[in-house]
Amino acid sequence: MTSDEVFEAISHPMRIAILKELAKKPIRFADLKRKLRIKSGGLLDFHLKKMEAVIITDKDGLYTLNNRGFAALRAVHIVTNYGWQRRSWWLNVLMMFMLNIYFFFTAFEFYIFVAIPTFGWLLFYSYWTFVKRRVSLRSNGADQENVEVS
Amino acid sequence: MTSDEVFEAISHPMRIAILKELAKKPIRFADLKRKLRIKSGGLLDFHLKKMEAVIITDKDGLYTLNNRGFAALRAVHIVTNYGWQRRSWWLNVLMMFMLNIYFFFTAFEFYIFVAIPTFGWLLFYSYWTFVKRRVSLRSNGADQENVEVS
DNA sequence: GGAGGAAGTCAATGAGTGTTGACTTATTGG
DNA sequence: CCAATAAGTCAACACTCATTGACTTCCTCC
Repeated sequence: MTSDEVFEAISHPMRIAILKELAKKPIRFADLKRKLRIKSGGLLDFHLKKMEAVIITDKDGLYTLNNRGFAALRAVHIVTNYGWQRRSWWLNVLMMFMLNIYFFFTAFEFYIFVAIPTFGWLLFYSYWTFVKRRVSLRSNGADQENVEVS
Repeated sequence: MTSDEVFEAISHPMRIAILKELAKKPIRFADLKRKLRIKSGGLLDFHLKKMEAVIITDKDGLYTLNNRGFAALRAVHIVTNYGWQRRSWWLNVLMMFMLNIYFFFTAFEFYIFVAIPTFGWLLFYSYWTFVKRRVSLRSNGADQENVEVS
């Protein structure tokens, strides 16, 4: 069992759709077939077989994600929301900044109790975002989706 | 640009190796070829073309990961370490427990200042682990690698 | 100016993938 | 008992993938 087997299991749109459907709740073959509007039973069977690394059938015969399946789901989430981290960092900086401004002008005697935690949090969060998760603040040209090329 | 293009880019062992190599630093074609011990230039070219969604060539012509590439790297990390969350949760519980024990018996007057933060942290961390990340504490049979089948 | 490395491109080929539709086998309701 | 639904299996097919090795084009060093 290596990680590329898991990625193999999610490197097709239909298989990602199956993954998301199974994440909601365990489901039967025919229900899955109806839900995803797949005409051919053979086709669904083919894709389910490709996903063996991330799926188990429970005691009632329902298709269910295993731990690896939920890990794969998180992987899908990370990749589809890869722009999120940057935005969330800016939002955080803005919030911390406003909090500091507010306490500075309205309750200066408590300001130290706001400044230190917010500064500490921002330091830790920035380390986590930029060093551990290797997010870059400036887009490197790969972020724009559906860019019109003339 | 959809997420399955990214997973396509990392659903082969050689492409994951390339991804990890590029994560270290930008690199030239021939250096990458040497480093991964690939004999055929055509083969490396084939895989690099498959990875177009996650790679850019910088101003010096060096192959470099784009943001999507780093997101893919995190996805690889999550999938290869999918058992990590559970272990880390238990470790955390153990640490918090020992901290509580220690303060309870040696510095009971400060105990409240330890109990409340640790309890709060454990509550938050458990929510994050089990609800947000859908980690299950008990293995569902998909965790054992290389299980011998008789 | 020729050798040799860098950075590929390209055609060929066998293996694997995605899809269809026909077929099976078991279960259930009227 | 019959028809319908569930849950697949299987053969066939066109298409894509992974890999090889030969070839090109540019650059640099001796």
